[in-house]
Amino acid sequence: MAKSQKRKAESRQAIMRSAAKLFRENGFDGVTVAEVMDGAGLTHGGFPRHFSSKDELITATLAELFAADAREPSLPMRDLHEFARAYLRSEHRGEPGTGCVFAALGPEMARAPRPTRDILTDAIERQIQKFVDIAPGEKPAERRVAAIGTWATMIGAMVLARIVNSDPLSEDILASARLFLDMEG
Amino acid sequence: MAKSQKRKAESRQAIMRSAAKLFRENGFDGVTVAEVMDGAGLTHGGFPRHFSSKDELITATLAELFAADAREPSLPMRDLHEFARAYLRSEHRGEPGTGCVFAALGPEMARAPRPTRDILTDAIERQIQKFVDIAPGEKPAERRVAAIGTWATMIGAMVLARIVNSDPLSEDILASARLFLDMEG
DNA sequence: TCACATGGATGATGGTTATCATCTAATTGA
DNA sequence: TCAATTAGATGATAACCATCATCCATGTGA
Repeated sequence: MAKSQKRKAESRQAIMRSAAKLFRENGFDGVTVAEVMDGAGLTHGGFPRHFSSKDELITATLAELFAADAREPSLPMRDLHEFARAYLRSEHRGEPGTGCVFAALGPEMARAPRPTRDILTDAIERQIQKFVDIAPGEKPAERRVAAIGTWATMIGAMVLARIVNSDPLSEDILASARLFLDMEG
Repeated sequence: MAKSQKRKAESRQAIMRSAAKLFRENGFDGVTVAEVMDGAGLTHGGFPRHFSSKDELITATLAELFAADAREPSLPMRDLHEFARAYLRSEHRGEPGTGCVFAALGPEMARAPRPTRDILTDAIERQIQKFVDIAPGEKPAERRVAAIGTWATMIGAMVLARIVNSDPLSEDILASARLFLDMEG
């Protein structure tokens, strides 16, 4: 019962990996269960063996994404402004499937059912804490304001930069957000 | 042919009004054409007389929202920081159906088809210009950075505040964003 | 080796929804 | 007043999709 359990766990991971990418690219409603399974190299029928519903897949996928990022952050966590500069690069804009969950799915997550929102609430508080740790400023309150404000700026700028159909304007939005944050020092 | 045309135009407006509210509350995919029509006091079958498809309804509704806001802004446009404070109030957080389109639908709009994105691109550039006009700073470049950076902060903070399931944390996010922007002066 | 358990495949099914066809009643132009 | 037009209602229809039932093939435990 070792080999088959390992196989199942691997499939589960593959499904969540596929889901994480597709949901960020196309939204929760823009992706079918069959597409997620296909992306994991499986067919749709195996789905119920791993998740009882699409909602449960969403919740599990988000939880796994946050856990993975806690294990090893995808962007440098040494200095808040350094992080922001890395976040606000145009490569990130062009790759929602591997980028920030909040910029890719924010409003949709705000409408998610209770269990999902619980996980998100926890993840957001944790992320704020991590940003507080690397934020500039003396007093803790100051650092928290910087952490939240800077994070909000990053997310909002990425959202706007992705909506826009014009490359120069999109670049301008990202560059302006970087400058805006640098002014704070 | 006067009375009936007027009636039709009123119906069209009612449909877009209903759509504007429902889409912001539930997302484009979270609302059916029948629900929009019901919200306008009509039945689903009359829909094709006004719009050839749901996508066209989305595009027209967004265009109308931006036009209405250009006619009379829903928040004071005298000073950028005053605007931000008004935007970042918790009433706004609790009423997505009448609030900022970008905070309610941002990532979904980033995935919209070409015609919709064209309208959005134009609307975003115009909005930036309006913010530039009321932004602090001497040089135009400076003002543009402040306009874009401040707007991004507003949107990102509203998105985060709406995801979170905890009222104190949600309030903290909005309050921190207000303080963050005030620091810029 | 063999009966059993199970992950995954194939193939329904029931519900939802955008769109269209048809009908009805009111308005319009003569 | 009357025929024509049309907004809006009722009622299909066809596509899509989440979920489930069933089958198969592999791995497991004895």
